[in-house]
Amino acid sequence: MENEHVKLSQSLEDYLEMVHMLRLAHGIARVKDIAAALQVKMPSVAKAILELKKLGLVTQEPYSGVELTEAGRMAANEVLNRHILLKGFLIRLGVSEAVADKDACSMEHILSAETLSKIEDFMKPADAEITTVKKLKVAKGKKNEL
Amino acid sequence: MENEHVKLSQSLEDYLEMVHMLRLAHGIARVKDIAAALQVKMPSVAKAILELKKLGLVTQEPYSGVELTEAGRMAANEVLNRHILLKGFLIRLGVSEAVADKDACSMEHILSAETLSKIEDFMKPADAEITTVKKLKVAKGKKNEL
DNA sequence: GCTTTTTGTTAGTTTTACCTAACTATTTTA
DNA sequence: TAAAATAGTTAGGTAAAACTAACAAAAAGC
Repeated sequence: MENEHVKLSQSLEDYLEMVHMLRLAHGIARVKDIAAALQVKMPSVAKAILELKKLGLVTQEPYSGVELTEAGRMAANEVLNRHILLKGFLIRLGVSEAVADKDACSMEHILSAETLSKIEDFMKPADAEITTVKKLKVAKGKKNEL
Repeated sequence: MENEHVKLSQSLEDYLEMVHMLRLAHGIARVKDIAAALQVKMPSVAKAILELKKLGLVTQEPYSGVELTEAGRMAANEVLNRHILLKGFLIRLGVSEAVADKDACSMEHILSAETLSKIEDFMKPADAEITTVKKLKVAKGKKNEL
């Protein structure tokens, strides 16, 4: 029905992602809350939502918040997943949570697929690593016991 | 004499960095070459250079290329160092050189000081790491010798 | 149920960063 | 050295993304 893969601007990606996050967090995404969360004024949100409606990514019922279409949900999820990946990555590097969140927010729009994929690879052994560290500690302990 | 720490836009940082890179590579940074390298048209370069002149970061003698002032060189170096750091970082993650260069170019303008510093920490033990691995191997060897 | 408050939209402006078209100035070259 | 080619600038336009001010609609409170 709609354009499958319109490349959204950074700004529109941010609005779409925020709609998704607010709906996940509070069940509803109101213009006022989107504006507060993104630190812009309400008219900026209104304009952005209008664009997203044209692209078939959101619907909006008067005074009951913005909703995602199926296409919108998919697109929002992609962005959100990038955000989560990048934030986790930065935290792993030792960045504080607040800054990791902020920087992930900037990075999520600009990195190439290749870089994202390599970062995923880097994160993959995440839990495995902890296990490994534990194993090493256990191994050391045993040695001392001997 | 000039504003010490004017925060440059991403775009102006790019122009300034490119002037520096072209001067390092060819000794001269011409409007035409800056335009080609950044994939914009010459009038865009002219306008940007005008801004940088106002900020006291570059000077320009007719038909002999753009030059950096001392303040300009310092600012350009900061950006370039970020670029080099980030490119190396991405390559370390396994990203191809071309993509690492492109993504470093985007990242160099948006990351917070904290994140950059953590990435530096990550890169620091680069050579040291090899040494450490050697040390570990040596240590193991010694144990086996006992 | 009417008034006030809250929420949302519309209209118009600003800034940034790009563009094309047209012009000017310099350098090359015939 | 005059014409042609190259390099640079100026003027004016467009698009994105923000803003303020003014207006409209809905909810809440008395």
